[in-house]
Formats: sequence, structure tokens, C-alpha cells
Amino acid sequence: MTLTSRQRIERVAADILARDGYNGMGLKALSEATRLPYGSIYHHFPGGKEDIAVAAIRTRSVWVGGSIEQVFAKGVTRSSIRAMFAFMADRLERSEWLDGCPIGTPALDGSSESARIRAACDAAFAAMIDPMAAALARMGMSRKGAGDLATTIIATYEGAMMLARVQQSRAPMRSSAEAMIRLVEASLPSRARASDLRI
Amino acid sequence: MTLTSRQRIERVAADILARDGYNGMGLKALSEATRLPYGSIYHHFPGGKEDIAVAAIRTRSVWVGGSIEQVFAKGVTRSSIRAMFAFMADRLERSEWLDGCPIGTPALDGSSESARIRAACDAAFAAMIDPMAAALARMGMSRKGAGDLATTIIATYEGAMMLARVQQSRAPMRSSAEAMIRLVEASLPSRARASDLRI
DNA sequence: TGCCGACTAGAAAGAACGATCTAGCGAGCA
DNA sequence: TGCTCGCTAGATCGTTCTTTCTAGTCGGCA
Repeated sequence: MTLTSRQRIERVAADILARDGYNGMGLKALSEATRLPYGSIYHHFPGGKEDIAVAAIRTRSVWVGGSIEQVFAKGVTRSSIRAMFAFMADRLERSEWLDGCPIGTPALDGSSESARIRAACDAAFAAMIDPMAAALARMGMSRKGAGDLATTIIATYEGAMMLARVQQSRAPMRSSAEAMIRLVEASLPSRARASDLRI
Repeated sequence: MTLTSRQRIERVAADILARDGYNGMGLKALSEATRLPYGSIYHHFPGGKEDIAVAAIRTRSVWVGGSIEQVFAKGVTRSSIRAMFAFMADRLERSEWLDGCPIGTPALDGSSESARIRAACDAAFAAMIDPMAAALARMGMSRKGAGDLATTIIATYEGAMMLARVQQSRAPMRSSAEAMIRLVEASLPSRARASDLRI
């Protein structure tokens, strides 16, 4: 399938954001990577750089939110937690540790400059946390307990990516995933732990 | 006590890095914030912007490493974990959620551009992880178990900061701290859990 | 065929960037 | 006093940035 120019801009912008952050994303680099001239970029995004970043974050968050919903559809199991961490570890390693998280990177380097970037990242993290919290609630956790635990898992996920990138090693993502498995086990109500919902 | 110009540059640079990242740190802004002219900055750091960032990260890592060592000198206890997370939550909130981590922010937005920034952040995280791992080992954990757990706690710490900043709320740091307490409890050998080393 | 809107194309403006340069200040020492 | 040297001071250079601008292209519709 062929992408529209607008979709190509969003996709490439998300990749640049993951690698270089908001301040590091140059529109010249974007126009070269998309092979689109300045005029096209400003035609599709009259709001300029900020609009492009917001759209890229939003689009990516829809995709990642759906992925998380799928991965944890049958519960927060050992294998689903490992799959989630391994997925991103693969991506980082494949990029030779140049890529980061397309949401976490602009969240740190762009949210002091632009309230809209911050809000977009906030919504994007919510799109990751909410389906995971729902999955934990289906396993018997209270609404608050599930929300807190899902928040912690996403936090660990983002931080482990950060460490893996600077260490250029999968180790932090692997050990964080195992720790999250232990944490979920310790957090589930005992009836779930003893039942077929066992993770 | 009065700071030398070089110390003032390092300190202010670390603050700017925490807020805006490596790409967002302008040398003009740095010279204004330090009230030092361009010439002075390049006199103290002939290597330019990259040298300044590396020195700022290095200096800050010495301080934070020492702080962690102190906080966990008597073991990884509930109160010490809470203190660690609350300390940073205070700082973020006081800055009206504009500040981030002086190491985590350049780690994400600068390490794809500069290998030296990446290495400095790697060393800085090690300076945080190592004393915590040592404290966990003193509580009876194996060397590998302690290292993996300390890595996870630092990852969660960084990720929780990221979430707190975009949510403009202490909640992620609070719930992550409580989760880390549960995780440490679940990870300690049972003899420690039952002894006076109980966290 | 002829027209119109969507999009492509890239030059150019104007500000901001990192880096370099020379000039000058002023405390400490001879 | 006069010299030295660490440091201050900021103009300036070339580059790169975001944004704006006008011109041109192309497909679809009347």
C-alpha cells in the first residue's frame, strides 16, 4: 500500500522524534527523508513543526495503544510482558541503539517548550496505560491498584529503554521485564494467583 | 560559598539540560543564565557545547551517586525508597513540571548525536545503580540479582519522572515508589525478609 | 478542451545557532 | 611601577533553522 504525503510526514517525523527528540528534529531533515519539499510540508501542516510533532505523536500513540491492547487481551502474562519489552529491545538494537521511544524522547526534550507536545505525550502514555490497567482489572485487581501498577510498568518500560540505549545492551530491558513479572505476581489478589488467571 | 565560573557553567548547564535537553541547550541562553560572555564559556570549555554537556553530566552524576549511597547506607528500606522518589517529585513540582532529570533528558535527545554524551550518561546511570546494587547485596541478594534489581529501580525512577512531568502530577512517582517497595520485598531472600534487615 | 483546486517545488527571508576572533580588564608578582 | 596571564567582553563569521513566498505541475470535472 502506498502512503499519502501526510502519512509519510507523520511516520518519518515519529522516527526522527524517537531518535533526536523535538529540538533535534529539523524540517530540512524531514523534507529530505520524506523526499518532500518545504512547500508540501507546510501545505499539509500549516502549523509548522509543532503541529507535525503533535500529529506524529498522536498517530503513533493510536498504534501503540492498539498493540498493547492486543498483547494483553488474554491477561497480563509472563509471555505478554516479555513480548512487550522484547519488541522494543529489538527495535533499539536493530537501530544500533540510535532510536529511542517516539513518545518518551519528545516528552522529555519538548514538553518544557511546548504545552501541546506535553499534552500529546500525556495522552499517548494514557493510551498505553489504560488498556494495560484494564487487563489487570480483569485479573481481579482493584481499579486503583490496576491503574497504579500499569503506570509503574509503563514507567519501567520507558526507563529501561533509556538505560538500554545508553548502555547499548538489551540487559536492562530483560531484567526489567522479569522484575515486572515478579511485581505483577506479587500484586495480584491471591485468588487470581491460584486460579487459571495465574500469569 | 562562591562558585568559580567553571562551576557555575557546569551547574547552570545541568539545569538547562534537565529542562530542554542537549539540542535544546543554547550557548546564548547559557551565557545569559550564567551572566558570562561567550568568550568566558569558550575559555573554560574550548571543546564547546559537547564538552560543557559532558562536564555537566559528569559533575551531576558524582553528586547524585553520593546521594544515593547515603540514602541507602542503612539498607534499601521503605522510607529510603520513598525519600528517593519524593526528592525528585519535589524538584519537578517546584519547577512547575518544567524540569526533568539532568541525566535522563540529555540521554534521550543527545545520545544519538554524540557518543560522548551517551557514554557520560551511561557512566552517570552506573553511578546511581552501583551503590544501590551494593546496598541490596548487603541485604543478602546475589550480585546479579542485586544488579538487576537496582537497574530496574533506576529505570522505574527515570520513567516515573517522565510520566510525572507530562502528567504534571506526583502520582506516578508515588505509585512507582510503592511498587518498588513491593518489588524489593518480593526479591529479597526469605532470611532477610524475616530478619532485622526487613525493609 | 479548459478550468480549478490540491499538491509539488524550491528560492529566499530573517532569526538563531555554534564557533572563532581580537581587544581589554585587573589581580598578583617582580 | 610595569609586566604577565587568567579571564572577561562581545563583535563577527558561516551555518542552519523555521517560516513564508511565488511559481509550476497534475488529475479530475464540466
